[in-house]
Amino acid sequence: MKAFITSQLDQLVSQLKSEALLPEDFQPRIQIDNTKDKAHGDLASNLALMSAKKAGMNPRELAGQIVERLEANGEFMQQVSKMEIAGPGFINFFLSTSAQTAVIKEILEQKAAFGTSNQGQGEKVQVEFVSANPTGPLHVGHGRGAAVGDCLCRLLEATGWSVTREFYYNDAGAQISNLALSVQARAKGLTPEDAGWPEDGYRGEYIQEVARAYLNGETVTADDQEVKAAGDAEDLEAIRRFAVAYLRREQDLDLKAFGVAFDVYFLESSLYAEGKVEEAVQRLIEKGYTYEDGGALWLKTTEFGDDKDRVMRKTDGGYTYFVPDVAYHLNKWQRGFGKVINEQGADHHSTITRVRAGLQALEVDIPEGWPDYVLHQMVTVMRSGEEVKISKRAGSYVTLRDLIDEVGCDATRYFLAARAATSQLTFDIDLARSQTNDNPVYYIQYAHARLCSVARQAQEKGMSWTLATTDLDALQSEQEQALLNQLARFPEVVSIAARELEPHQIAQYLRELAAAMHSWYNACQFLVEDEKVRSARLALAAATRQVLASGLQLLGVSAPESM
RNA sequence: GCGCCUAUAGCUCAACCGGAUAGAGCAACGGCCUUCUAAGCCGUAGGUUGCAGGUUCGAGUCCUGCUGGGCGCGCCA
Repeated sequence: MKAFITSQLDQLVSQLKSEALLPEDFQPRIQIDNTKDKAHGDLASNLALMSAKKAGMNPRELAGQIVERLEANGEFMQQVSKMEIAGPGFINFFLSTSAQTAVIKEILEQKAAFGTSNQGQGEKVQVEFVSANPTGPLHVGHGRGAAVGDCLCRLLEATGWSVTREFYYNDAGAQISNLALSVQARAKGLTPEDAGWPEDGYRGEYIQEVARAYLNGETVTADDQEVKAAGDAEDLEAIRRFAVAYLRREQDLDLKAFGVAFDVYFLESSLYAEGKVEEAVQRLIEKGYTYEDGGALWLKTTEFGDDKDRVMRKTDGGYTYFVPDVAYHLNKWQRGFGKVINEQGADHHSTITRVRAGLQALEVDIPEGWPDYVLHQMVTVMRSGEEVKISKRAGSYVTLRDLIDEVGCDATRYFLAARAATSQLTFDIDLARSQTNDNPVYYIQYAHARLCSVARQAQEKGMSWTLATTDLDALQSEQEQALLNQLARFPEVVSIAARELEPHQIAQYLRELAAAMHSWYNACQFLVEDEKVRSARLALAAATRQVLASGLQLLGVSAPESM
């Protein structure tokens, strides 16, 4: 409906130009807003406000001219029951009942496809997220990355993109050596309190579990690789391979429990093994963006907006972490991803400038702002009004598994995705666990379950209906109109959330939709004697249930049929 | 010192690329279950959108400067 009014106003602007009321070269951005206040109608436009100056008349006067012309438009007036000029010059549109209820037909015909679009035109987009190193269990910050990243993917899929979910991990660097040493120490019976414990070794209890499994000769499978433990506490290389596989498997199990699956696991070590790091370095040298100083090789990142140049190759001959990162992103580009989104914790934001600088310095025609980044801020976990900082297994942090086990997958996903990624997040375990009206997850799911229950009972009582024979004009109550307006918003909300890369908008919308549904449920009886009213309400109920289910699907939260 | 994020009701957060009287939930208070799930609904109260300027017909939103909080600023990742 918004699109229809927009196109009509667009035509009208042309008409006003031909009447010389507006200058030929004026291109207003036609804006139709949902109203906040019902007294302002269903939709409103600021066209007159934006054009008044160009037209040389005051906004209300111009609005009058616009309304006059629209009223002469028969097709238009079938959809709009009345218009009002309000405030400084807004034009408020009151939709006809048939225009409002048209959305029900759309939803019931399109089903799960309602709200989807082809904005992405089937183009490839790669989303890299989580990308935790295999040195321990996933923590709550990774959980936020997983929830936000996966919802982003779902949004992009819903808007016509061809999405690849990718997980990149460092399986070779200094941290991994440290991991191997820690497991070895545990295998030899040392504890973090002992004198021989490695400096900066990983102290969590899980290290001991890895060591035990290694000594027992267990076999683990992760990322399609099968690793059998050698059981020899002296074989550090065998320990390293086993520990990485063991922890990768554990992370995969956590992600699976969280409903997140990846298409590609990319190993940092493969970039070295295939000479990709060396290739990138050579290219950077050839292009003249490097120099040697103090025994190290430097990249002139300052030529691309960095505040100082960065070391690429250390005096010990090893590369710093962002070099393989540049090689990795070159690889993404070469795989044909015109759009790449990296979802990561804001504590790593300093890498952005470096990676982009390295990519520009390669001079392979990568656009300047590529790739995109979505950064999420820190998560604080609260219980009983106090911050929770440790878990038994990991020691120094709260694990994702702790949250899933304690509050469930649905609530964890919702809470981690429902806030803008740019804001710090307080995860209140007590609230997420509560099965009361405090908890927005249950509030939304309950709305869905209630509608399912109504549909079941209608069927049991033989109250059948078909869309074709239902007169939707029977939906006249205030609550029904409000709900219809909410339903009509869904495609736009999905579109904006995908464009802005903001999954939390879906969570917000669902809450509002559920509120409109609960108000309606309390105000109106569905299974009434009057068949005309009953069928219309059952149709609206079916449409609402569909949109609630579609929205929850975008968040990766289940839509239960009963609670 | 520099960079990024942030500051909105007592608390947790929204506010659709600048729009009308800044909205929800929780907490507080008052109502609604012989009727489809009360995990619900209705109502009351709660605000100088951190501060000071600027741009605009119009600013929580954009710009400048301050102040407070978080995160970064390594030949760690």
